Parts: sequence; structure tokens; C-alpha cells
Amino acid sequence: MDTQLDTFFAALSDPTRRAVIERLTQGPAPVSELHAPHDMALPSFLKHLRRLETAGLIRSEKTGRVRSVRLAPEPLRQAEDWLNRQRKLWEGRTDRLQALAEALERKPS
Amino acid sequence: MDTQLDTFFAALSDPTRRAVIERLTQGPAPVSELHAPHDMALPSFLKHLRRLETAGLIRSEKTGRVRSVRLAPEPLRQAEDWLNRQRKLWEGRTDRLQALAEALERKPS
DNA sequence: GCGATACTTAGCCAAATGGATACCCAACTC
DNA sequence: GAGTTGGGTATCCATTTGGCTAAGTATCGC
Repeated sequence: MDTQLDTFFAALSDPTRRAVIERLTQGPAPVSELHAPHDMALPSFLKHLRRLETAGLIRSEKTGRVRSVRLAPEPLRQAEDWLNRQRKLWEGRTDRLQALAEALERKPS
Repeated sequence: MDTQLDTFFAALSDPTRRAVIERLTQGPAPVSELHAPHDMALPSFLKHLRRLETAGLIRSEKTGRVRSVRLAPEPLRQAEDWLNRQRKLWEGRTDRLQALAEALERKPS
């Protein structure tokens, strides 16, 4: 059904890819710089970048032989929204349960 | 590195599993009830439940022949925290960039 | 206690994932 | 214009994933 969130969460389920995201919060960077800290062959690393890009989390642009990569504007918020909604529903429910429990305790029938 | 977030996001990357989470925000349910809306053989569905449980998102307890499943207390917030942190870092940066751009515009050297 | 109910385990299979190597191509550098 | 640098492509490989069927176990209801 919801391919958006699918590829989104899948993209974030890998430590290499999350590290790339974290790095990019500090600003755009070329591929080689993003690759440097990761002990991995470049083609393997490029796969991760492509997965992030098809998930819509990053964008990139090539100038000369250098490809510059940056975070995409909106999409982190989408996943966050989903999580937030679920958590609120769940917390609302437990709150009501606590209220019920307390009510029963005050007035044990 | 961070196996916590790995299994966490991976668990949320599947629509069946997200649907289970959504259902569980309304309260605990037995396996058969969770399974009902999904057009899938029970053993396949149980794999999803096991993945959610090893990711720490749900807990379950068997009474008689029925296994009751409920949301785990804390963990939705963890993923949310990570996303929130990244988003804030990124937004902070773009804010500073905007401020810089505006400053340059006001006082073009 | 016998059948139905509610899982559970054991295997099988195709496709996707995450890594590798080997080789290619374009664009700066001198 | 020859070499180096920064990516990119093509394969290959082992493992994981997400589905299945078949068969098992342990209540529960009568």
C-alpha cells in the first residue's frame, strides 16, 4: 500500500545510511567525502546513496566530475509524523486506562 | 553499530507490520484478530509479529491457547527522537543559511 | 475423549539486500 | 596528451526477507 513510508523506513534501517543522513545535516558534501569514513568499497557505498535518493531523503547534482549530495527538504518530517501519531494514540489510550483504574480504585463497587 | 534503530526502522518498513502497530494503538488483541484483515497465511503473518517483537515494538503473552499482543511501552519514541534530532539539525542549518543570505542582501559588499 | 480452535514449527522458494571485484569513462592537472 | 582523480557500471555472491504448504501441539467445548 504505502510505498512512501516503506522505502522511507527501509532507507533508515541501515547504520551506514543513517550516518550519511547525520553527516548531511551539517551541510552538503561530495560523494567521496561522504564515503571516506565508511570502511566499504565505493560501489557498495554508492548503492546506499542510490537507495537514499530513491527514498527521497537526499538529492544530488553533478558538476564536473564531482557529485554534490544534500538532504531533501520535507521528508524526514513524514516518518516523524507517522510515529508521532501512533505514539499519541497509544498514550491517549493508556491515559484513559489509568483514569479508569484510578476511578475504580476510588469507588470499588 | 546501532542494532536498536536498525531492527526498529526495519520493522516499520513493512505495511503489514505498520498496520499491526496502528491496530494495537487501540488496545491489545489476540493473534487471530490481528491476522484477520490481512490476506495472508497465518504462518507468514506470525513472522511479522515475531519481527515486531524482536524489534521490541510489541510484547505478547499466552493464556490458554490464545496469545494476546500489545504495544511495548517506550520504543516508538526512540525512533521519533532520532528523526526529530536530525530534522532539527537540518532546519537549524537552513535557518542559519537564510539568515546569512538575508544579511548579505541587506548589506551587499 | 473427540473434534474444533488457536497457534507453532519445519521446510521450500523467489526476490531483494549488502557486500565484493573488475573494468569503464569523463574531466582536471601538469 | 598522459596520468590521476572522482564516479559509475556490470557481475557475482551469501544472506535475509516475505510468502507458501504441510504437519504438529495444546487448549477448550461438549
